[in-house]
Amino acid sequence: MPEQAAAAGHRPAPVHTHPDDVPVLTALSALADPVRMDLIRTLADHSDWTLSCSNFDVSVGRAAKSHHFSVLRDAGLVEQRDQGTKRLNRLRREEFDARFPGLLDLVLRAD
Amino acid sequence: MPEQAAAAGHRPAPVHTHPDDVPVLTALSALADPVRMDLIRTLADHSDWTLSCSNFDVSVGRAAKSHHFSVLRDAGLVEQRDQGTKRLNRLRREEFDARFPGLLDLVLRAD
DNA sequence: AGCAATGTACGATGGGGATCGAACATTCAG
DNA sequence: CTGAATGTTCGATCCCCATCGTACATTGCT
Repeated sequence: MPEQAAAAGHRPAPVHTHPDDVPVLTALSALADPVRMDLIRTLADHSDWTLSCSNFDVSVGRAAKSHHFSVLRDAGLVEQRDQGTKRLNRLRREEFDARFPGLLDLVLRAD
Repeated sequence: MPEQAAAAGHRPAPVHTHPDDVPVLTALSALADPVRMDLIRTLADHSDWTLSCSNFDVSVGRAAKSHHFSVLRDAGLVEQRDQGTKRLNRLRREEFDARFPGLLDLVLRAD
């Protein structure tokens, strides 16, 4: 059994799910949370790749925040890219809109 | 003749919430459930007031089913009317669409 | 090298909600 | 009136998920 230690090097790139592969139930569940709705709205108010995770000012700790971003990735809502020690974010607006027309607008529309 | 209010006759009419008074989070949470999505889809396939609660063939007992209908009422998705011992249902499609455009279509669209 | 910053992974905890069974109320049929 | 059918309500249970604290990994800076 070839025991090779971690072929060290990079930090594991974030795993993404394309909106086309996301069931409706998953999308709705991801959006049906106050913290995640907050993240999505903040994300929509800034340009792509301008916000790292730590820039989001939500009322939970780092661990919970990381979990929420994972849920958003799995729902095809957010794309992430590593840059230095930071992880930059982008709202997958067009792709998600194509899969679930109107859903994102509904969440972003202030009411 | 004015009757004694003591042990009045009727069964309490179901309490409804108009879609206009429903927060987005409530609507999304109501729809983010497999059983309730099933109920909504079945409801959409039948004319108004043609289905009583017992007509819905879901994999849960009566108590849970009653709970789900309560959630759907609170989310402005379903209207109910008593007729005899049965409680007839109607999907509030237009009112809900006016409040949350595209959301219902998204759930009903078979994919 | 050491150190701070950023983010993830893991275990533990708490709360909310989905479910059930049973008891109850209402309505109708006989 | 008796019984069956339909739903609701209540208590109890269970499970998922949001959260936290800590430990750990990676990166960059000095």
